[in-house]
Amino acid sequence: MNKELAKTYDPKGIEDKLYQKWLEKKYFHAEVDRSKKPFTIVMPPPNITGQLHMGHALDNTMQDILIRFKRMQGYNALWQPGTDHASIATEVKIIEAMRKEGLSKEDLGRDGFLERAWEWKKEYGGRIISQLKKLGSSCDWDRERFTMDEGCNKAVTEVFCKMHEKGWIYKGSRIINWCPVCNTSISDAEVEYQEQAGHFWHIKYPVMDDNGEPSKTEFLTFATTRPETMLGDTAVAVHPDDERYKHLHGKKVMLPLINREIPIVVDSYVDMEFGTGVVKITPAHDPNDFEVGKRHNLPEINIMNDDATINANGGKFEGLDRYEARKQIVAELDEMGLLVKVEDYTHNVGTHDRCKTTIEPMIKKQWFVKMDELIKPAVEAVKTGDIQLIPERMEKTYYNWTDNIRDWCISRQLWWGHRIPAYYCDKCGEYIVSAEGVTGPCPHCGCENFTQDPDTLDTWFSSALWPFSTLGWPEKTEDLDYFYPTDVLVTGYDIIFFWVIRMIFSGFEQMKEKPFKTVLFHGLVRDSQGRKMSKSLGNGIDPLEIIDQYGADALRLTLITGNAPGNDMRFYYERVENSRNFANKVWNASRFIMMNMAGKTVTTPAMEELAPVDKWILSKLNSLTKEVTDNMENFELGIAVQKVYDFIWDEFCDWYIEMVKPRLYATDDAASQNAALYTLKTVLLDALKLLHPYMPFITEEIFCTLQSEEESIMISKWPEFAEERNFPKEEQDIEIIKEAVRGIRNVRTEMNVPPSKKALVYVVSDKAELRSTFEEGKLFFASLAYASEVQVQCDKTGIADDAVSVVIANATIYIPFAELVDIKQEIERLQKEEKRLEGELKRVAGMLGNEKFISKAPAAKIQEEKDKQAKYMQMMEQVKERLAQLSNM
RNA sequence: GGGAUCUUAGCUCAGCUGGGAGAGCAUCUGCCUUACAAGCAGGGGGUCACAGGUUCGAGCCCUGUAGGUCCCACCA
Repeated sequence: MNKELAKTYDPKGIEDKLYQKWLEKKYFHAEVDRSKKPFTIVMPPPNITGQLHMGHALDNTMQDILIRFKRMQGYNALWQPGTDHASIATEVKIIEAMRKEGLSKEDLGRDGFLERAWEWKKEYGGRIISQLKKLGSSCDWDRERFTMDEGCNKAVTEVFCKMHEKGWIYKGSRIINWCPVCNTSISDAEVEYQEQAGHFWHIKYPVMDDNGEPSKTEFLTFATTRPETMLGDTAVAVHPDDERYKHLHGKKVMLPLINREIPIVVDSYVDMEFGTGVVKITPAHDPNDFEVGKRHNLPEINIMNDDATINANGGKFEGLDRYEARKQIVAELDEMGLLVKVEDYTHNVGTHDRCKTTIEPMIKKQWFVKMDELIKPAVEAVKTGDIQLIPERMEKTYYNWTDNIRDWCISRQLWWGHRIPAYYCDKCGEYIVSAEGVTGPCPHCGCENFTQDPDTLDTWFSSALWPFSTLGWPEKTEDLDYFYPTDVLVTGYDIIFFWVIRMIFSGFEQMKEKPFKTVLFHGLVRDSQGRKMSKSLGNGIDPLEIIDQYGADALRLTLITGNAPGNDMRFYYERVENSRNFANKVWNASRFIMMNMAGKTVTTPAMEELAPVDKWILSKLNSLTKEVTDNMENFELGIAVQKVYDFIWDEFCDWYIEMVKPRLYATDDAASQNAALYTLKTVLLDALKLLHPYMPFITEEIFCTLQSEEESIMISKWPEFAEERNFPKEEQDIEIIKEAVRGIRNVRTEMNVPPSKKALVYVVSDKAELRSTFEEGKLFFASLAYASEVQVQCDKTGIADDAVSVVIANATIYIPFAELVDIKQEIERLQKEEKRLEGELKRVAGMLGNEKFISKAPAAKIQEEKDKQAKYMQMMEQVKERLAQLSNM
């Protein structure tokens, strides 16, 4: 047929060609079809700024495997793709690009900036999509969505308005995390704590004496890591039970530099053990102080501008950067004799996860989502198992977050994103939240002019709605009714808080139903040294380069094997090479089959025409099918493909093909050859199907070359366990032969023994007994028996200059002399075997002699152990007998 | 401070409810045998971190110890 097939598999060209075919045939597309059960996955939308990295590759490979598997199983499989506007990440990138042109956001103005952002989206939004295609992702591209497209916008506005009406979205003046570089507030989840070396400044404030003057002798000493915030101090606090300061309750201290009298308050928040037991209170710039301030009705003095320079409230320090101000303030306090000492101190500093800038807690008016009620069904769903997290331990991480939930700050001072649908009356400042904008006069003052809130929403606000907004919500669509809730969410454990939880509570709140049944977590892909791949380290491996060099199939196989759900994995080129080698193995196996099928018509043979080896491999494949299906249904993707790999390489290629060769090459029995070819073809095709979700391209290429009845493997039927292909007897028989062949290969004999001299060769294994005599230059097998029932006769034996050949069950096995080893080793081996059998017999006796085991274990298990015992005892006898024989030689 | 997780062959890791220690790579030996040298046939290499406990039986369950990784909270 196709004799000119290359000796090595080259994925170049093939992959693109096949992907194009799949697209044209619309195999990826899913429509509502009530006659089929749906299976849905929504893709975690990659950022439009993004390049495909190994994380995406892993994430999407897993999804593609699941979706292809289910599609073949007959489900109506929908993989819903799309991209995320990624407000802050994108905005930062655009600003960066603009800076190179000497432009700032303000230069362009809001509209101009947004125009530019959309251009950006147009240019880069498609990039990652085309990269995903390279990977073989079988998403329904006709349904591609974007978190800022019309439908998603509608969903966002709808949710905002509904929740606002319910009182679960509110505007509040609260302390938030401010990033002075990105110029926006960020949520708690976006704060990343970093250990930093800093200082601990011990400072003292003079206590006000009875005359209302700062005392020259009495001071209150405390320590701080951020001395510049003293400008905003509105109190100092001590613990109510602290004997050291009881006499000062109700008194005041003088705030130096600012010359403001501030009270000494008592609050149990203060830890008496820590430092001096005195804390300066800066409600406007510290979350804890903020709480203290609320309890004591302290003023909140904001001392910073948005860019973290000191504002007018900082007096003469106005205009200085926070760190410059810190330096000057410390210096001045030192001059005034108020600096007690400076210590080195390492502490955790909150930074912005995007830009790593130290965040500044500030009081701002922001929009929040009230979480306490919202989170309840989300917790319940995981507790009851309505939503399953894989691996299970992720539940603890999940609860850790839900148990300590705080209100979610959703407003961002950015332009790229969903603008908050709140409109402020230009006259009275009251606001109206409305989906359609405002019409008519202000209900408070009658004014007609409104200005929309300039802020946009946290990017996760829209992604939280992704599982249903992509299916048409808030419209009541057929899609929603049919595909929702989705089946599996595949994602990294690193965004469990950002995204997974928020999708869950949003699903329950808006849809009254979970967004997905199962969450399958994967870990990070690290470099070969276990480091995170990052741009700054330059250790990132580009998946596209790997695909280019080794093929998408090889990359996919590499990513999915050898690691458990939720665990990080390391990326090794050696493993990709191995995957590529496997692809080549599959390629050559099919090349072998095609070469032998060339010019022949293969027909389905009658059952009795099938040789035992044929039945053996068919039966093996049959049980493989069941196991693999089970594994995949339990999301054990790596385990499943490992089994397919082992089957194809070890069983099919290394044993079956070798055993079948003599029939094809050395006989002219047409029926037997037909049976062999039929089996080769059948087994390969089914194995390819099992492999297809993992390695879609090579399997499709071979599938289409090997047969012409079906047009694509990806829409072919997933193999199922078939009783008529179950041949336990042949399975057992061939396992015996395999064992025997292995035994022959290990035949021990003295190489120096002249051919005329008699030498017994004897092999004992768990499954077979093999006796042979080396007599007059001929290797003769007396019998090859298993237990007492199965008799397998060797057909022929022969001896050449350098090897012995044996034909067993139509398979010729060559045993080079070089592989024959000497008798001493055989004795050693037998002694080892004897020891092992002793151990086994002891173990089995232990089990069978145990009352608990006998009473509790299933009958089959007990029988199995009894059989083993009998077998071991028999083997033991043989070993002993053989040892006796050998020692006489 | 709280929690999770890991410690298995030289390296990187699998090992599903406790019942005969595995893979890839590396290494050694012999083979270009007519599908495949990106291959074939074999070999070596592990008191499954340590110490106890439960059990007839523990890599797996319990307790403790040591070391590593990660997450959360955060004391000014």
